[in-house]
Amino acid sequence: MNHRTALDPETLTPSARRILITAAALFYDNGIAAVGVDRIAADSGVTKRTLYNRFGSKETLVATYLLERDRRWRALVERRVHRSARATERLLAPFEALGEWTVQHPRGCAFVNALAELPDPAHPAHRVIIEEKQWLRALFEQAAEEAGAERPDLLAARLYFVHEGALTAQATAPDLDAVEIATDLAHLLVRTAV
Amino acid sequence: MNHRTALDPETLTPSARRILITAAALFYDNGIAAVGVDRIAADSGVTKRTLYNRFGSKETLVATYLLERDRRWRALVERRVHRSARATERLLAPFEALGEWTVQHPRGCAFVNALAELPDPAHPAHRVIIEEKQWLRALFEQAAEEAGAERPDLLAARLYFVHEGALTAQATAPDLDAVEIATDLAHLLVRTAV
DNA sequence: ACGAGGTTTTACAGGTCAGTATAGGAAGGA
DNA sequence: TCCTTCCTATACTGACCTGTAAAACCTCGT
Repeated sequence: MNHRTALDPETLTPSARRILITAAALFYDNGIAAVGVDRIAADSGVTKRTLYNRFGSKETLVATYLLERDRRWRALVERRVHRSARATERLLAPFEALGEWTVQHPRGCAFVNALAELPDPAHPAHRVIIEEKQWLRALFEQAAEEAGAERPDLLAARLYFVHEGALTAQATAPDLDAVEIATDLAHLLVRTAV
Repeated sequence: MNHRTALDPETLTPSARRILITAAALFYDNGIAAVGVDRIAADSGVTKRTLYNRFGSKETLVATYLLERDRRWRALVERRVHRSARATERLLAPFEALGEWTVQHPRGCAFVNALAELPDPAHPAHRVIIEEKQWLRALFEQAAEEAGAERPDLLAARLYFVHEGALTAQATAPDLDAVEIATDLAHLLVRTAV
């Protein structure tokens, strides 16, 4: 029952769902290595046996936690993307979504934070993290093309940096209104590039 | 001998210096919680007793590791700042320094990574991290004022985001030439704002 | 009625964690 | 000579770590 990849967060038993919700909060708030499986099981109101029956290993639980975060974030952004008629609006969708997102996630990017603790590329969470970042960059780049930017890859990279910087700044510079400043800057960059 | 703050990295005994160098590499490469004091002592060629005689606790060793990183980074940036006659050059100094820095530090920002593992504000490393970020923002803001920007605080925040984003992207998007793109973008922002 | 899947309970293995105890060796200045 | 500082060596504590063992209970679909 030792999994090498993340589980599908959609098809979990009720207990597994509770475990995942509990683990997500604990991992994000305290760091991954700092949280033991005993604590996760206890806080979920579940025995450790159940945790291992459902997830097989802590590695898999971590990967599933990040995959779940990824799904939620993508859904939030894509809802706004599909609502936007103009490509320039789609370029700004991740920044608009950031406003909702950071309210519940003030400790910076869960993926960046996790990567800091998981240097091993063989860890099943690794690919989840890398793919999340690739997805965001690809979204920027496609919208940049559709908006008619001269250098879509360059505009995408710029927006990506601003986005990541604002997300990180939530944790390191809480006195800034990072989302507002970043969104405003994104507008400027889009205007300049198209 | 239990310290509540970081030690001064300048005034260490030879063994303590070796410990700090070893610990810095291990912490940055593997994460802080993942590295035990036994390993640090063994890799430094030192007994655990010596480690505790010099640093008093792992907390203090971690804080001293980050303070040392902070000193080196500030020295690198300030050398370029003092070499720059124009304020617009000083605004770009951190981006120029990034080129040298990231060669040896490809896993993103050591302070952001550490903060991901250290949520407790009472941890002695916490203030080191926050002050490093405040210092960078203050440097941007002062140079922005001297350059005659209309909104120095806004320009500083923008450059800060781009800087943090590029540093993070080293770890999450290694295919990008993050330093070049960020430096180029910084030039653009400075031109736009002054 | 029966079986299967999900879960509970208690206990344990084997290892690693941060930190301490105790005792002594080596060098250098007063 | 004596004292202090730095360091070595070995062993230990008590807690916590991930993961497993074995047996039984509950619920639900068929």
